Formats: sequence, C-alpha cells, structure tokens
Amino acid sequence: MVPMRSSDPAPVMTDVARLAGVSHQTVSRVVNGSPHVSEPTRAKVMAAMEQLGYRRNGVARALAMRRSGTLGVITFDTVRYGPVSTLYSIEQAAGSVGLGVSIAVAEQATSDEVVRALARLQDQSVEGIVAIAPRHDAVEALSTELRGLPAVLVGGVHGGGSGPIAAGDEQARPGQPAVGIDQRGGAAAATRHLLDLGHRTVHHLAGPRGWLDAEWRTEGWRATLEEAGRRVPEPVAGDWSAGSGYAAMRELLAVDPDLSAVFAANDPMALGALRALDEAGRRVPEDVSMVGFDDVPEAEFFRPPLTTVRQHFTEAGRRAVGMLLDMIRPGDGPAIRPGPPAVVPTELVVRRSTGPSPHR
Amino acid sequence: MVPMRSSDPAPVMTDVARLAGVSHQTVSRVVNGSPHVSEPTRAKVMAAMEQLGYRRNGVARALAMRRSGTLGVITFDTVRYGPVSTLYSIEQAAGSVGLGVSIAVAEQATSDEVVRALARLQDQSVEGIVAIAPRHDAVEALSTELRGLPAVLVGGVHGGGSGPIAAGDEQARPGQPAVGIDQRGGAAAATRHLLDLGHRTVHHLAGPRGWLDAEWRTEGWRATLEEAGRRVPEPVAGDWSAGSGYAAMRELLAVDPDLSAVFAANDPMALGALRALDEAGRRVPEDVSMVGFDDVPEAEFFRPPLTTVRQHFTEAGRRAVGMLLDMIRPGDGPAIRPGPPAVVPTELVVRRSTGPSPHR
DNA sequence: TCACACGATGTGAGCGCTAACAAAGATTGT
DNA sequence: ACAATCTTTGTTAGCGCTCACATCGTGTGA
Repeated sequence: MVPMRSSDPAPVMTDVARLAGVSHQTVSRVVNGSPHVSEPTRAKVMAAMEQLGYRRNGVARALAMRRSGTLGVITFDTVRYGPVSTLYSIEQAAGSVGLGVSIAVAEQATSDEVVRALARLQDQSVEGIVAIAPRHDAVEALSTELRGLPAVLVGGVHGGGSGPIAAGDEQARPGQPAVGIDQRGGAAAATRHLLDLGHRTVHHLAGPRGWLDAEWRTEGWRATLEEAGRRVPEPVAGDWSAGSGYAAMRELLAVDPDLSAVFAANDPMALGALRALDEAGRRVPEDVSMVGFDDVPEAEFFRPPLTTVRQHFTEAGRRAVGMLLDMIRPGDGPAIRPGPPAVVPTELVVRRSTGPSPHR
Repeated sequence: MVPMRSSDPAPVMTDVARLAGVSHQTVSRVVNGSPHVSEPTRAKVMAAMEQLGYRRNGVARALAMRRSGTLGVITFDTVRYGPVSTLYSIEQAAGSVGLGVSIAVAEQATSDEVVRALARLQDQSVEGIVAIAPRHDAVEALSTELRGLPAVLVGGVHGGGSGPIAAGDEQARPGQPAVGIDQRGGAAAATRHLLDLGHRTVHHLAGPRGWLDAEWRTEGWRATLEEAGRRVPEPVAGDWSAGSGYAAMRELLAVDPDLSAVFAANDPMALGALRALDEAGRRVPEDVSMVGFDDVPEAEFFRPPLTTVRQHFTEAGRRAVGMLLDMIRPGDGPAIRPGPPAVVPTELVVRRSTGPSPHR
C-alpha cells in the first residue's frame, strides 16, 4: 500500500535538523510556529520535514511539556442516544482545540467499574476527565478517587448547575463541576403540556433508580403535578430500555386502567409503552397521550410520531470541554468558552402522540 | 473534595525509591512485577508507593518503551447502533489487555475528514488503528495515509475476509486487514426467508451508496434473487435514517404498488418504511412483509415486532483488537486471539413483521 | 565609534521512565 | 576453600522533545 517499511524508524527532530542544516531547536521552533525564525530557514526546515515525512512525536512532547494533551471520557456500556451524542460532541470540541480524547467504558454504572475505568484513563495520563450521564454511586466513587484530577460531569444536572452546585439540592456532587441539560425543566414542560391538554393527571414511566437524569425528570414531573394540585400517581421505574417501558406500561395499566396521559423517562421506554398500549387496545392519542424524552432520530417515525423533549447533547458536550479547559489551562484565551449558564435548556417537540383528554 | 492540592507535583519513581531506600530501578522492577526482587524489598517499595500515592507516569513509560499502549479508533459522527456497539467492544477488548483507546470521530465519512481524524490519532502516537464501518473513499484515503501504521477495518466485510482479502472481490482494500460481519450472508438469509414465505420477489431499501456494508447487503440480496431466478427490482437507496426509509418506501410503493416483501438495509430504515406502509393502508405482515438489519434493541418493540438480521458487533470488535494486537505485538502470547475466521456470522431473528405472501 | 537592543540561532539540561550492563552478595559444586 | 553461578541491586545512558539560557550578528542612537 504505502511504500514505506514500517521497520525503518520514524524520523525525529534531529534528523530533520541535520538535513536542513540547523539545530533541533530551530526545527522545534518551526514545528511550533515560533515567530523567531527567518523565512529562509523556515522554508529549509519545512522542506526537510516534507522530504522525511516527519511527524512530531506526541509522547516525547507530552513528557517534556508535562501535559499529555488528552482528555479522558468515562461513559457506560450503553448505546443510548444521549450518551453517545455527548461523547461525539466532546470529541469534536476537544479536537477543535487540539486535545485528544481517550475513552473508558464502564460495563456497569457502578462504583467499581467507574473506578476501574478511571484508573485506565489515569494510566494514560489524561489531563482531565469528563464523566457522562452518571449515577449517584458512580459520581460518589469518582470524586473520592480523582485525587486532584480535574473532572466535569455532563448530562445529569438539573436547572441551575454551573460550576460548583449550590448546596441544599440533592444532586450531583456538591462542589463537583458539572454541565448539564435541564432535565427538570424538560420534564416540567412535558407534564405541563399534558395538563394543558386537559388531562387530570399524568402518569410516569420513570428511569432507573440512582441515575441522576432519571431522578431529575421524575422530580420535574412531580413538582409540576404538585404545583397544579393534581394527584401524583405512583411512578413505575424501568431501565431505559424499550422492554422495560413495555413492562412498566402494562403495570401502570393494571393499576390504573383509566389513565389518559403518560410521561416516559426516555424515548425507547415510550416506544415500548406505545406497544403495550396498542396491545391493550388503547389508541394513542385518542385514549392515551404519551410524551417521551430525548428526541431520538427515530421518534418522528414511531406510531404515532412521538411528542418528546429534545435535548441538545452537542451543546452540553461542548460546554463540558470548555469548562474542563478552563480548569486545566486557566486563562488560555477564549477557545470554546461557554456562555454563562452551564445548563442547557430543553425543547418540547409536539408531534402526534399527545391530544386532548378523553375525560372531558 | 479530595484533600490534595493538585498543585504539589505528583510523586515520581525517584521519590518512591528515596523513601524506600532503594534505587529507582528497583521501584521500576516492583511496578512491572519483575521476579528478581526480594520479598522484603518488594514490601518496602509497595509501602512507599502506597504512602506517596504513587502512580506510574504513562507518558514517560511510553517514551522509554517506544510504545504508547494506545489504540486509535476512527468512527463516524453517527449514533447508529452498530458502530457504537463496536466501539464499546473495542474499548473492552483493548482494556482487557492493558491498552488504552483514543477516538477520533469524523464528521463525515469522507476522505478529508477521515484523514484529519487519522492525523489527530497519530499526534497521540497510537500504535494501531481500528476504523469502524468505513466507506469506500474513506478506506482509500486511510490506506494511503497510514504510512506503515497498522490498521484494521471492522464492520464492512462480507463473507470470507480474514487477513488480507482475496483479490477479485470488489471490496475493502485489497491487502488491508479487515474483520467483519457477514453482511452478504445476512442479506441472503433475509431474502431467502422472504422467498421461502412464498413472496415472488423482494424489494430492497438500500443503504447509502459508497458504504461497504450497504453494498454488501445489496449484493447478498441481489445474488439470492438471481440464484432463485426471480426478478430483481430496482433498489431505492436511503441514508440509514428512519426518514430516508420512509421516503424510500413511498417511492417503492409508487413504482410498484403490488410489492409484498421488503428488505431494508437497517432497522431504522425499516421503521420509517413501516410507517410509510401504515400511511398507505398496507398491513404488515398481512399485505407486506418487512425485514430489517442490525437487530437494534428497539426492534422487538416496533409495530409489528421486526424480523431482522442480528449482528454480533461485540465479537467483531474483539476480533479486530485481536488482529491488531497480532500486528503490533507479534507473538505476544494468546491474549485475545480470535478463532480462525475473522468474519462473524449473522443470525436471522424472525419476529412478526414477516408472513406468507398474499399473492398465493 | 561604541553601547545597547533585539532578532535569529545554538547549547545543555532534564521531563520520568526502561533497557542494558555492572557490581555486589549468596549459593553451589568439587 | 575457591571458582563458577545465580540472585539481587545499582549505575548509566538514552527515548524525542521543550525550556532556559548563551551566543552571535545586525541595526539603532548618541
């Protein structure tokens, strides 16, 4: 393929220097774009680099500069839309400022697994950590294990979480920087939408216990119901999967056959619920209205097209990297620099799975 | 959180050595589990490491050993199930043999983007590359840019592709190691299933032009039809998304209102197609049968539950890492070592979206 | 004309580790 | 008892780069 035996060692700075007739330091200056190099010299060096196919050795550079230029991302073994989108946007943002991204995926979101993932990243000398969509225990484990390594959480923050989070809220890690999506606000919007449509109350297919996002969604739902003075039905928890949504919906139906509005913790669960409803002979939205969360690309093609809460994962990823950058390269110019609030708003996307209550 | 100012420099080997009253080399031996250290010495060193909270500096190690211990993965900005699962399984496999994983996501699967992603990884001195689900042009670009860096493609290989691929097949990169999933076989199985059900022919919602997986699926479908002596209807291409499946299905319906069996290039496209069918008043599977590809976790909850072709992405990822390991650490003991064939079989999962032809 | 500044370049040291060899001490055989 | 051997430990020299500083030249102002 390539006319190069991978056996002959890659050229190093000294090789380039020798060929160009300068010192290795001058080559370094050229490589790093120093202004103190004369034009002819720069040209000679460039030519030599070109001829040799020189690439700077990142490891040596990292050692000398005492910074690896890599961020670590901890994520979970889940192909869920949110975490994945966030991961990609983190990589984009990091890449745009010249940082690499190493990942460690924890098989479970348990403390143990998270700690092991963290260790893997630390072995690679990452400069900072972004942890995606954490659970309570994982966050806990993370912060005790961090030992001064800068880290930011992303994905599991409710309204109001820029920088150290105000005390008194049962969330994230007091003091642990976090950027997140307004889970609570999104859940509230979904619930309010349903209430506005005339439904007497809204049932909830909750996400798994212990997941920050899940809990804030539940919280937003509950608060809205309480504010409106409505009955708060017992939520049934799932595990984010369509299957669990299906099971949970059946359970809900058994307990309360008269329900008319359901808020699911995410879109796959809504999909499962839709199927359960169909099997039970309930029409959506005529008999039951359904709202999801995430706005996965497929949501528009569910039957019926799903009303859901869109999250801007990309923005969240960008801000997380910006925040981390502020921690590891303080005062390094405006690279990404997020706007003031580190909490990204959500957006209710109304499609055809919601309609007026049949009870009026 | 953690009672450690990140300002005081991390302890290094010499610090441990001094505290333990030995030479830094002895510390190195302990860290690397050398057998030539006496038990009391080892204990002293361990204690010193513990006390200081020592962690080996991976960068320095990488420089000295001339190997970074990191693999690079190139993937695309797509939250599709397959690529994501593969990515995770690669990380697992790499982690299990002590390798780190850096990722670079190309915004598009174009040569330009792939080359830039590759450059980002090379700057991190990765020891090898795994490229996920490539397109033709991307593979092309990759192999010219690789300059001796070991690389393996994963995800886009039809039956028969262990190691350098036999010439004569229009696929991957002649000579480019690849591990993949038996796309052609899976497509053939799907098509045959439909034919066995009595359908006269099978229409195809194809994946995007230029994607290896898409082309092999189309090929498998076409070959099966031809073998059976059936008419081969013109496929309509989509872009893997549900929206494109919807549009393509409508187009197919306009051209050939009598169709009774459809093979979609992936599950999201099948989902979109299902919706188009529903809007057109066709029942599935009574009027039209549908088969997808991938077996995404949600497929079981489509309406009706989707018959589809399951891919074992995890296995593919594992094998890719094993293969790469063979290239960068030849004869390094049986770490992952895949079994002989580097092509992972698929599995037809029959659910309720397929049924007997209405035309007989 | 000389002092001073400044731009362009080179020199040396060192980042934290591993590899290769050297130097002790312990053990063995004869 | 002495050489031969093995085990345990230390010493030295890099890996390829950047940083801090030294050096050389050229231009400027008095």
